[in-house]
Amino acid sequence: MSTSGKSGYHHGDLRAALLSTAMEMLEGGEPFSLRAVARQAGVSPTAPYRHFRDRDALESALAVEGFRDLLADLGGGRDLPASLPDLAEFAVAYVAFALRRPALFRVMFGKPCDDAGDERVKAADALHRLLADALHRLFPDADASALAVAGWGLAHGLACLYLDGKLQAASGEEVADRVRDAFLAIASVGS
Amino acid sequence: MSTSGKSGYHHGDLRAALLSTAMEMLEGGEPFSLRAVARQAGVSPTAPYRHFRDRDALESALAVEGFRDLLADLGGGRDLPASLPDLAEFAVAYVAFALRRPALFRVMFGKPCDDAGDERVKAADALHRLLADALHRLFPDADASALAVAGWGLAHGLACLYLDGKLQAASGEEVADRVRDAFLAIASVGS
DNA sequence: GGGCTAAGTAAGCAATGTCAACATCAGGGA
DNA sequence: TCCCTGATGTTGACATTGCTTACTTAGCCC
Repeated sequence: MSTSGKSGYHHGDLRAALLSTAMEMLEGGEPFSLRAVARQAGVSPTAPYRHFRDRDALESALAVEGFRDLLADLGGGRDLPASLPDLAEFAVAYVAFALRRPALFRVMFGKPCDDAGDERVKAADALHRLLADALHRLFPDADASALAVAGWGLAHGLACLYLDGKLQAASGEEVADRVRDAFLAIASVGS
Repeated sequence: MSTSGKSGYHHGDLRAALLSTAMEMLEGGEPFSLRAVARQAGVSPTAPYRHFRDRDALESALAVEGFRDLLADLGGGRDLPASLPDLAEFAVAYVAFALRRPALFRVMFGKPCDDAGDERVKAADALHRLLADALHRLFPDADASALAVAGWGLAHGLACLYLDGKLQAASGEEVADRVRDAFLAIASVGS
């Protein structure tokens, strides 16, 4: 009863509890604050500071979870993409993630993220690597790095534009279609 | 002395003054707040509320200025792109804008922007149209809309990734090179 | 049992967005 | 000329937030 008990003065595993309630609030659309998270967790307003240096540290931890989930979404269920349409599905999944968990996506990106040894950077690098591998396997003679950057950029840009309402679509289906179209359109420009 | 006088109780043209000092602070890297802007403009903390419904309205006005400038950057100096490399320069200019005025770029994007009749949306549409026109002229038989979405998405995604430090480069030159490479790489995938 | 220390609390500060009530001024109709 | 009205600014206040400093509690090891 040392790590999971939650009675009395000591909470048991406040850090995990804070992370999960913060994530819930984020997904629930509530504009979360450190204090609100603490309140929700039934703990004093300053308790989180024992586990996170500041608000940014909490967000960073959430972002890391987010990157793990996104990576799982992209790499987990499916095989490595073996064709251009497969790659398009990559982009579709990326955008779908952003639209399904908008607040998390904003926490993952949308911040300077200047910490040199930031875990977020490592997580993002993992994403980059996954993509570059897939692309290198698909187009061995092309510049895999440039392609990976392009693919990531395209998926990310579409995700942001749809998320911010700069591009609009009626349904998730339509978004997926448009993303597919865009991906295939640009990839067939070289005639 | 009705619109530019700034002595006494009435300011003359507070709205414009607020916008310009807010823009200066934004470009100066200061994390601006409504109160700080008012302070800088030498006016009481709540004076801005006579001209902007809330903080978001001020940001929205700044964003509109930003879109105008970005559009000028993209369309103003240069001819409509007549080749693929020209298009790549479009993307380069887009990313350069984002890196040159990061805070403004974040204000322009990076927010839900759910207001239906929002001027920001119209400004963004103008951008979309410019791009679609250019692409339609370049590739008359392709799906111009899908291409425009793809091009915008690619440029925007790269801008965001560089801005957030998810992609890194030593200099502006290097960023430009990478953007060009990415653009040309993805456009030549169809072998 | 007696400390040592990690984990949590209490109290407080400066800042922010926002609201309600009040002050000031400019311009038009009497 | 005078006063009234509406736009523009100001004062004062409230709730909330991030964060710091100092204090308290309780589990663990000897």
